[in-house]
Amino acid sequence: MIATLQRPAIDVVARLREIAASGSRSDQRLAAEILADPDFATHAAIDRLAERAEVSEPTVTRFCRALGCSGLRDFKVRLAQAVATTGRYIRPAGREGGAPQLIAAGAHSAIETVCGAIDADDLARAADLIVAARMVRAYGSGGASSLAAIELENRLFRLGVLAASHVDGEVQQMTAAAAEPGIVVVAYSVSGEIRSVIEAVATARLYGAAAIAFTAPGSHLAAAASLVFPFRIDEGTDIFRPSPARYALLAMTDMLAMSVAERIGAPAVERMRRIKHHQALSNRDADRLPLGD
Amino acid sequence: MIATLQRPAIDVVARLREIAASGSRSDQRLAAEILADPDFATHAAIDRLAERAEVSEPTVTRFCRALGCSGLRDFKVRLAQAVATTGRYIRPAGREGGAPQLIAAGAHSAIETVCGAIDADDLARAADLIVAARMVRAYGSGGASSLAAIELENRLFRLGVLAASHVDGEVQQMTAAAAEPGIVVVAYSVSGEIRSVIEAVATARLYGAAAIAFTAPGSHLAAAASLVFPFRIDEGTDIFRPSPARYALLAMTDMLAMSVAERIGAPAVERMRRIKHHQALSNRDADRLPLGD
DNA sequence: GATTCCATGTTGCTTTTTTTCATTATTGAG
DNA sequence: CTCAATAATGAAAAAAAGCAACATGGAATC
Repeated sequence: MIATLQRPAIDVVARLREIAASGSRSDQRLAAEILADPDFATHAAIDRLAERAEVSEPTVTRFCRALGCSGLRDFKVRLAQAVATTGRYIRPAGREGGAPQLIAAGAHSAIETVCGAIDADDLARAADLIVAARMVRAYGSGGASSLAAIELENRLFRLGVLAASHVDGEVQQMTAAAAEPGIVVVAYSVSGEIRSVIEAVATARLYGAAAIAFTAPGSHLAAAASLVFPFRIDEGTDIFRPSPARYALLAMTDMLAMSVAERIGAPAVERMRRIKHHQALSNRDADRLPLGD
Repeated sequence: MIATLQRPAIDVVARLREIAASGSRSDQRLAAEILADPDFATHAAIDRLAERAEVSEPTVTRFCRALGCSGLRDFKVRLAQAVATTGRYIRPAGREGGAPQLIAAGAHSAIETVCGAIDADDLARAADLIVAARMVRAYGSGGASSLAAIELENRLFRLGVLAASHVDGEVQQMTAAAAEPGIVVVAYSVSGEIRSVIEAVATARLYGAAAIAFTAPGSHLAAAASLVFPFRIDEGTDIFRPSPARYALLAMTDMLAMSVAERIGAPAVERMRRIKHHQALSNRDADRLPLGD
């Protein structure tokens, strides 16, 4: 059956609405039930659906055909896709309906932006610095940046790189003052204008440390660092909308950590295996789980 | 009819890639075939699929189970939804895709998965609980989960909700022992099997607190909580690939925080304006920047 | 070399879906 | 009003799809 390949674009939801308004008795009931609970419709077997709409099973099949689908299976897939793209709620369910879409869209574009624009050479250079470093200190303050700093520490220690994160401004300054050649500091800041981080980076460089920064181009932090990954994420004006910058910071941290891991190679694998092994002691199907929950 | 079958968010695409890289012989072939032509996979019957991948039919069923689906039907629906939303990110099937592509693809599908599958009613319920709470305590340990817990605290205090995060297992236990009605605990765990978090949740509930959990369906943590947002983002064995679970946790936290913000409304806006105002004192173009760097 | 375990296939059963055919509304011309 | 003609619907059986139980063979382990 080659017909599988021919999948004409059908807006099932539109057809459903049409039929709900002007179809035969059974078809109307079916359409209404499906629109009322599309999630159920995509999962339930034909007898459940028929029962719920108080029609017979063949009626359901005929109904699907009338919608332009090849049968119930095809209909379910189309409905699932419609629900997935249109949003879970086919019926408008208030302001909240769009929240997941908003968040997803912001996150997607932030991630695409940084993944697409990151400079591979700079990334390689940063990874080389970190692999060669005696120790890495990650600085970040303010929420998103501190999260990224903590994350970098988590990622690096698993690879056997000595790493610490400092989200406390005073501690940032103190550790920077104790820096020396061989230390690499990694600074995160969305604005690039967090005083403690800028000063910590400047101080650390003064004492011979290398400084990598993920921050806004042209900012003071960018000027203070020796290797900059510039990025700018549009925040938008909706104050309730969460900032997608966190996703960008996380993605960049992932890329850096992955580059470092590739350079370290086998020893890193062994170290992570060990971590996983200990995790497995207390959890049976640890294989399926990430390092570190 | 409350029999809304709990449909945990499962990142099928990430898992498919995982298996395509490091699964058993048959599973690899299946995953490869599906990734190569997901449209076919969503429509073909089990025998076609088995034939194409040169495996037996039960192998296909087992494969779907291994992916976290209840069976082939469930898998098809999930795949269809993934294709409908993240379609263009599915392609980088080969290992040759660079690190940025891998990371972006994993993040995209993780985010889509949780944004698409989260139960809006449960989300509303959780937000109501938090708005009404005297205090919120966020628990998470192990890296990804602790990040999410910290993030929730950051987000909630900006809205004027009293919130604290505890990533230290002992502190989790102690704060839980001091719980009482009016306290809402929010627990994060990818595995759902972190002892300190499970026990903290159980203890807190014992003393009358409500417990919301973002965790794996069927886990002990899920059993202990009063309101569960089930999700499964599988990690597999590709040790260098960063876990996309963090993106999923972050996205769910975003959704929860956004729902809370919408409920609080004007007072939250005023509070955030104040925070921004103070931020602006030290930073000229704060308008373009997110709250909290 | 024996044993255990794991992945996979074979067979047959259950569930789900569709077809076939009979029955019941519905409509409109006489 | 009545009687086809047609459309809509349902019951039952057939077909298809999916799945469980068990069997087998080969790799890992002792």
